[in-house]
This record gives sequence, C-alpha cells and structure tokens, in this order.
Amino acid sequence: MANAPHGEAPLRADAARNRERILQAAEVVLAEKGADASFDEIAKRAKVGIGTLYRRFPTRESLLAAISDERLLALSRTSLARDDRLSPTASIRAFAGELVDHVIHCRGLAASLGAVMKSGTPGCHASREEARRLLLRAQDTGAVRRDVSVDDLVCMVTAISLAIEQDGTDPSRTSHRVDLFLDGIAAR
Amino acid sequence: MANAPHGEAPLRADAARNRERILQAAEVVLAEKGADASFDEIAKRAKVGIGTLYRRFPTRESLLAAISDERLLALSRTSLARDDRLSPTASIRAFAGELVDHVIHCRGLAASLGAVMKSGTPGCHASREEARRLLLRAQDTGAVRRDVSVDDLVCMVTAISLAIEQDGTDPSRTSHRVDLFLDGIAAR
DNA sequence: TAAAAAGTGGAGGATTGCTCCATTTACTAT
DNA sequence: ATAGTAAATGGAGCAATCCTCCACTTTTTA
Repeated sequence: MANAPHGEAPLRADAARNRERILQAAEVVLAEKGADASFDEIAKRAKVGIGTLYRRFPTRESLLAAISDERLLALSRTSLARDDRLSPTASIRAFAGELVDHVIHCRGLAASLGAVMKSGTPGCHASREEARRLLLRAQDTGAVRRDVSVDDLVCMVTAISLAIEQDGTDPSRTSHRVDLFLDGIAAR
Repeated sequence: MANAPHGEAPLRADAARNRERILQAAEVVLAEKGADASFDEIAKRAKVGIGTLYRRFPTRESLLAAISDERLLALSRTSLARDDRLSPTASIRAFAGELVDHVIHCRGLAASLGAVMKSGTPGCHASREEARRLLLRAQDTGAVRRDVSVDDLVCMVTAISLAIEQDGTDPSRTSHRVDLFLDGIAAR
C-alpha cells in the first residue's frame, strides 16, 4: 500500500501514518453513508483533525481517487494480463463490467467518476490508459468505430452505475446494458 | 400551463400564482448555476419565502420534475403526432434527440433523470409512456431488439447528456451519439 | 541538540438545508 | 356584505457541513 501522495515529496513518517488512517476510515464511512458523507465524520473516525484531512485531500474527489486507486490499478493489470485470451470486444466488455462493479461498490462514486478518473493518481491513470489501449486494439481490428473515445466509455460506465444507484435498477442488468452500449459502438 | 400540482386538490389562487413564479425563477437559476443551485436563491428570485418553496416542492427532485413537466408533455405529443411520417427507428431517434436537448438545457438534470422520469408528474409519465410505445412499435416491426426496455433508453439518454455536460463535448455531436447508441439497440 | 521544515488540530465564519408557527389571505356559506 | 375557516405565507432560527487559518507540536536535518 503506497503511503505517499503520488505527486511529489515523500511524507513525513507521522503524516504517512495519518494518511493511511484517513483512507481506512474513509472507506468505511463512504461505504456506509455514500460518497457525500461528511468530512467531519471521516476525520473523527480516523481520529485526526479536520484540518489534517483537508491538508491531505483538498477535495472530495481527491479522496475518492485515492481510495479507488489500488483497485483500479489491479483492474488494469488483470485486464492487460488476460487480453490474449479474449477478443478485443470481450476484453472491453469485461473491463467495463468490472469498472461498474467497483463504482457500485463505492456508493455514490458514480456521479464523480469522470473527474476522479482524470485525477492523475497512478491507478486512475493506469485505468484510463488501459481503456485507451483496449479501444485502440478493438479499433485496429475493425471491431469498434474510430470515433469512440475513452471519455465515451467512462460516460457509459457512469450512466449504468447511476441507474443502479439511483432508481434501483437491478444490478443484474449491468451486463445487459454493457452489451447494449458495446453494440452501439461496434463497427458494422 | 397547469397551475396545480398533478396530485390532488386544486391550489388556491395565490398559491397557484406563487407556484408559477417559483417555476419560472427556478428555471432561470438552474440554467445559470446548475441543478444543485441553492433553494434560498430560487426563493429569493421568485420573491417568495423559503417556506413556500419547500411547501410546494419538498424535494429537489420534485422541483426538477415540475420544471421538466410541460416540456416533456409537449415532446410526447409531437412525437405521437408525427410517427406516421417517420419510420419506427427514426421516431425513436427524434424523440431521444429531443430528450437529450431538454436535459442539456436544464444543466445538471442528467444525473437525476432516471429518478425524475419516475416521479409520476403528467409530463414525466407521458414521456415514459411515449418511449414505451415507440419501443414496442419498433420491436413489432423487428427494427429493435426485444430485450430493450424504457429504462435502458433513459439510461442511454443519461449517458449522452452526461458526456456533454461533463467533459464539454460539443452539443452538435449529440445526434451523432444518439445514432451510435440507437444502432446498439437495433436488431441484426 | 538546536534550528528549520513539516505537520497538526480544531475554533470559527460562511453557506445551505429544512422546520415551525404566528400571521395574512383567499374561499364559502349565510 | 361578512364572519368563519381552511389554506397559504414568510422568514427567524437551529442544525449540519464546508473549508480556512494559524498557534502549537513533532519530525527531520546538520
């Protein structure tokens, strides 16, 4: 587990410890109360002053990004690792499905997924890169239209997740929807 | 212009007047500051006490639904009226495109579109009905897959609108995107 | 071990959400 | 017309949350 902000200077020992405490607390609180849980509560649970929380994670988005980071990194790696076993389209399908699963798991993340994915955290960056790679591969083999972008893909994932979160769509419809969207971007 | 809540007892004259004022103010403020604009500001602009606003629209969603209502009703009617002039697929395309336009116009509506459409307001209800009708017709002529639901369609509209709202995609690409996704639900 | 750098906590000002109820206004029945 | 009543109003005010700021503490460095 990385105890440093991906950005620059390494943290002082106590700061790194606190950062970790915050992330753990945040994960619990967010899973419990959704992505708009109060920062005060997170700080309290982490036994850290509110100031410390803000210093480390100036925006809600940066906190969400940090929490998602490891998972996204793992997702990207397994995706990369398996794609010689799957067709380009099937790879995208799998990756998108797993992404939805993660977003659903962090209740409320959906609404800010787009911003989070652009946050530059290693995992977020890696997963955007992986999405790009998947799309390019599929486009090169002629399976997907040329005019589809990574952002289009992220938007799909967002919309599917939102639907599940908000109007209580049955999560089992996820893969059906992913299919629909993917057929939409398929070349023909 | 309906001056009554769709639900029950008709409003008193002054209340109806105020309701209308609120809706007009809300439309302006929401278009200006997005769907999470403060209720206080809306009340102030409508020259109405905050209490009045809450009495009439207890939730943000109910306000959004009321604002969308007339427009959605109109959309449904024109859609119904023109469908002998358009192919089933073209009808859906047109309807979906107009829906996206409306959602874009109410900045921030996209994220709660699903919930709003289920609110039961006459316009929201009518447009869901119209969507259902369009889908069924297209499915009966074999133009669209059997496994596509109204909610799937709403989800797509959400995705397209989100894409435009969030990463500032050029709205002129809307119809292109609608095409993209409609191809996805086409039978083949 | 002392100076410098980094980090901390939480008080507090600002904003917003929402409730509550004394007062005002519109309807209704006579 | 008018009195009675039911509906509607406005905004004070409490609670929750956001986020900044800075006097103080802890770690690192030389």
